[in-house]
Amino acid sequence: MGHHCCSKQKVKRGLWSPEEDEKLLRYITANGHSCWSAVPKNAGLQRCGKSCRLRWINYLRPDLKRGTFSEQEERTILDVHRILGNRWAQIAKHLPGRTDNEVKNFWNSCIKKKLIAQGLDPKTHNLLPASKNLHSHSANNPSNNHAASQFYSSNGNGNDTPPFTISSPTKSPATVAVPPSMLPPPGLYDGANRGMVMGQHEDHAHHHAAVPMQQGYPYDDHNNNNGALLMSFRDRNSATVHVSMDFMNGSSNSSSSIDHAAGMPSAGNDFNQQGMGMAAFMHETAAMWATVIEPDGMGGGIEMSHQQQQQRQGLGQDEVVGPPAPMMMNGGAEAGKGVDMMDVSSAVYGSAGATTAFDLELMESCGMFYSGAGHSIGIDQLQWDC
DNA sequence: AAGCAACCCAACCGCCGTTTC
DNA sequence: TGAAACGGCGGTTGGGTTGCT
Repeated sequence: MGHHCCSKQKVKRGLWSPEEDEKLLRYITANGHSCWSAVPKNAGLQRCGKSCRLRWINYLRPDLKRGTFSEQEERTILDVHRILGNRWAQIAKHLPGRTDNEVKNFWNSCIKKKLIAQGLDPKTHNLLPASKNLHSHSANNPSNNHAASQFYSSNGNGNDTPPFTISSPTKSPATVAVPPSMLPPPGLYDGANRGMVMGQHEDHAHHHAAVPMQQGYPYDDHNNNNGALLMSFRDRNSATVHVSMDFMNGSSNSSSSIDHAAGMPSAGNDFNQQGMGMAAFMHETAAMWATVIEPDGMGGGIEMSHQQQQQRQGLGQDEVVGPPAPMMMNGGAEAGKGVDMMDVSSAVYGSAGATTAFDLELMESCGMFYSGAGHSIGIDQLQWDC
């Protein structure tokens, strides 16, 4: 049974012949494709419009990049997939010249197998149960999750430290290490949905729906601190907190001398640079963010703090940053139930079962994904052999 | 050389959201 | 306002290719 648009006409199926390609290419080049359903008729093809569209998008489009995926592209796919899952169209948007179909095929034929070979679940990027025992870590890194440990970097002293932490000042055990690539941009809070609305593009039509915070959300503290969430950036090579934000109050602080006009992170590999880039972005958007937070929205929203704030609050560095806690990329486990990992995507973005919805383009523009700089957290630890 | 299995990837299928009438 | 048309997406299929026995 074909698509309804095909059922009304006799259409050819299967592989496209060079002649058909020629016809379609010539027609689209000359006339464009304002209406796909009219394309086959006008181009003299015995195909349905949908088939023509697919052929054009996946094969004939002149800006397509053919050939094998580069290592950088692989890393980008992995990074974005780790956050979005099988949203191939979204992933493909980060790979110029690649189609969603191509990315999907590449994932299924190559990357997926690599992850499995690494003992990682390709869906969640977590360790597969059978592999967990093989990946236990030292006392310096309490994570027994290899995927999670990807985000710990050695500071050269044998101490692995998370490049970024989020913690609740009222629930110190719920400290989470979050890699920069996992961070949401400072977004807007939707008080009604008790979730985070990502993205501040001028194109508001592309705002994705807020992801509701689920009950049990570890930072959704209804009783204390309005569920405030401390977020601290620190250099991987020192314990210095470089960046801090207080979105509730629309303020932010940074210990760096970053030129805010520059805004985005440089192409360097150092988290410091990335962090500073984010700091600049947050700096510029924090006020806007704060202005839309409802008094009781999401328990008050996210608060990002820094050392001075911690000290003012009587919190020590360790209480806020704390020892690196294990992290789970996706798994759906509720916090506080004896699970040793925490689902970052759900904790930061909302329900574990919900699709993580946020504006990837914005994230990219913020430098959230910096695989373009030739470096990507965690992926370096995988062995890429194909 | 033949048979088989595994793999790759182009294309299809079915669903969903949006637009048009 | 509802139905149809359309565009887009993710999942799946099946034919061609490659590698192994």
